[in-house]
Amino acid sequence: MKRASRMVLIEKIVSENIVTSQEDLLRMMEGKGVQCTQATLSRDLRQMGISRGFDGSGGYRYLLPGKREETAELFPGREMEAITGMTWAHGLLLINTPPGFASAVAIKIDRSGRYEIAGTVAGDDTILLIPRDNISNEAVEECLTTIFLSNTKTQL
Amino acid sequence: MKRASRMVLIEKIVSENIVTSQEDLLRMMEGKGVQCTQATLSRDLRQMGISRGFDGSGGYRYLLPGKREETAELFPGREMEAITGMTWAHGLLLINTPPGFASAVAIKIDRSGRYEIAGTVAGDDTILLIPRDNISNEAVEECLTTIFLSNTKTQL
DNA sequence: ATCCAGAGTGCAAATTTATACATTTTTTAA
DNA sequence: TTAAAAAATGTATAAATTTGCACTCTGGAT
Repeated sequence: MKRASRMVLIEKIVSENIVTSQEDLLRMMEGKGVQCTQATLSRDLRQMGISRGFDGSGGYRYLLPGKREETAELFPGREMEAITGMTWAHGLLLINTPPGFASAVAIKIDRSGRYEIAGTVAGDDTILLIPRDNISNEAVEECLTTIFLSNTKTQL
Repeated sequence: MKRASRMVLIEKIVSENIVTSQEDLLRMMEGKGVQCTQATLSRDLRQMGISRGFDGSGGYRYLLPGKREETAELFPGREMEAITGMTWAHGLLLINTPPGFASAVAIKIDRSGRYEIAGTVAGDDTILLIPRDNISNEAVEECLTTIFLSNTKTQL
């Protein structure tokens, strides 16, 4: 199991469960058939920016890095309609939107916290999406599908 | 010293300093003439929602709630703190910052006039840094260190 | 093919944080 | 004021996280 895919799983587990400790996470990972040590998780979590916070009821839990308030004026679940085109070039994905919609869509992508996506830069009607190294185009497109489709089918 | 006023001091210290551990905080509190134990700080911090996060340069620090990704004010000489993460992909360097800080940091990079850096593109919270051809990642990172650490000896 | 450099990992030790329990301090109610 | 109840804190310890070190693996360069 490679680091990148392990991280993808970590992100998924942390986003969908209340993870109270690294040992806790370790067990969940094993439940998914992925093995490593707690020390490795400590390092992964730091690299991913996932830190221990509070669950609001006195307990501790791990949280994905910074959520930010939604500035998009997109119809929930219909963000896909704001994407008018996509082109791959030099390993980068150029996403076209109607004028003014680029940052709204980019924010949604950024907030997904998907590990496969290193980051985005948004202009007015174009988004440059930079995948992490060694992530396939298909994986990135699957990410986008996951992000923008409400009925996400679970995989991995 | 009462709990409430101790908490006021904790908030002040955490917001104005890079606190890396509870022991660290304890010493700063003592420096302000307030004494308690690490156990008490642990309890105070939980109640205040102050959790341990990352400083963007591989280190740990305590962060006020809601300021999870925004702790870094763009104080002159402390721009490094506004860099919350960096990733290399496709020979390009993606720099993450708190929302809204990207262009401020990018301007600083542009003005440095470093040959190794061909240019930058800044979004809201992401900067795409394009190195010149045949410049190593390490060289670029050294550039950034030079740019941001040149006048940082006072703090951090 | 071989060597080298760097990334990644496990293990165990060190460090840091959380908590059980006892004690002290503060608050409440008379 | 005073007794009882509740809250806060310290101590000691447990639990959790981080890190130094050694080893492995991988990708390049010779």
